[in-house]
Amino acid sequence: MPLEIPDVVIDRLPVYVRALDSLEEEGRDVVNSQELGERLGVTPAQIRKDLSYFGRFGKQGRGYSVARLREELRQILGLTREWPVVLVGVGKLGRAVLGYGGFTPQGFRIVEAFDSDSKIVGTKVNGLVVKSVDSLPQELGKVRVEMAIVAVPAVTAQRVIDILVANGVKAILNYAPIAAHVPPRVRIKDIDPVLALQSMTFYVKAQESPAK
Amino acid sequence: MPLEIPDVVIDRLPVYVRALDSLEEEGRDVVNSQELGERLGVTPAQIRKDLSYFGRFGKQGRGYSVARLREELRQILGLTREWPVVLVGVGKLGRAVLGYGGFTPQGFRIVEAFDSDSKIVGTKVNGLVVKSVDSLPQELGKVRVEMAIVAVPAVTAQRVIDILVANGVKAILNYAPIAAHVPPRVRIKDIDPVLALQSMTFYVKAQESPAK
DNA sequence: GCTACATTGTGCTCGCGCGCGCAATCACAT
DNA sequence: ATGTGATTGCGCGCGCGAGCACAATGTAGC
Repeated sequence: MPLEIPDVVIDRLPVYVRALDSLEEEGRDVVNSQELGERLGVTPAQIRKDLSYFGRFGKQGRGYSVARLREELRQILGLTREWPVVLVGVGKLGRAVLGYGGFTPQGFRIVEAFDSDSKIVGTKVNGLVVKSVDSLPQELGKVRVEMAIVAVPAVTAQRVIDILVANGVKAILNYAPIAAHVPPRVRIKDIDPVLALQSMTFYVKAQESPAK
Repeated sequence: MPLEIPDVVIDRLPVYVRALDSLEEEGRDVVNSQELGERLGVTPAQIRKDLSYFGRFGKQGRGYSVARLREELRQILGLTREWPVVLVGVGKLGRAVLGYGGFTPQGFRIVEAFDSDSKIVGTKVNGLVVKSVDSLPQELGKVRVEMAIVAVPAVTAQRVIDILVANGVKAILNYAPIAAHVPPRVRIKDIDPVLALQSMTFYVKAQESPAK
């Protein structure tokens, strides 16, 4: 890898990929940074800068080949292969995650589901037999799974995450409302709709009480 | 308001509030920036800087009163009142949102649910009678609702968001996988688990194929 | 083949947020 | 009262990411 690439840049790449997906569906062959930027609410310079970290994919005077750039970015992100994922927590939230159809078409397949509740363990949810959290180490020893989704209550989340990390999981999508601690080599992203709402109220409130 | 407050600071405040909630449950009376920082993975200086935008809440040599700081921050964010929210999209995802119990205890009450599917409109979901999207303007005219949750498919999301914005909604929590366009006065936050996974694969992949 | 035009790739600057380091300040012991 | 120790509040510098502006370069027309 040439030089250090900022995290924010990596975060934007999937957004670009998705826009390119749309463009391809629309039958577009080429696109320039200007138009791509307008669609995504990003400056054209930003896009060109981001892409320049990885190579030279455009043609001066023309723009970028939609199909080519899309494939290139998918390669960079590692989206050309399928990623097995384990889910921990099969309560209300976990079931919603299992039922959500958005992961599979993007190459993320939930291959195992775990829960600590003995009433849930052994039952079949969305075609998967739920296994006990206690069997996590063994199961992760069998099949190499590097990504996990955590959908357990806040109190048990850190414990579950520790187990996952200890057993080779390198990336975690965390739905639990906690600030989890993980070693630096492990990536973690939080999904927290309540936090999102709670920060937006500040601005709504500010608009109501005009500049006191 | 004294001087301009960075968005990132506002985003962190709810996280502080949550940590203070925990501390209060644990029966703690005071906490210093050091400990708070360790819990949240944030530097103590960061916390003190953030708080200094709004006032002087700490006592030198002691730290912060848990209850006092919590209340102060909730006041700043506008979390002391209840916020009515409308939900648009009562498909699989929307139902999960309705069923999710995490909003209500934090003061966000979903007061109306809308959908465009005539098979869904009129049915009762989680105690709410689903109304037609066409009736959004009228309904938003009746009760003053400033926050909305969008859980419709990508293709209709921008249209729905335009309607919401045109009818006074000032903050949107968007589950649809699009980069929506809204006027600058409107806040929007995206919840997108797929994007989160897709950016993490980059790092997992990088760890596998060591350097080059 | 040569010219005109469009758009990329990138060196550079600017602004902003993060964290250091210390003076100010408060609690508490004596 | 006075001194000691701890922790805040904040001025300041640093580093990094965002965007500007232009040179480099490919395309298309004639």
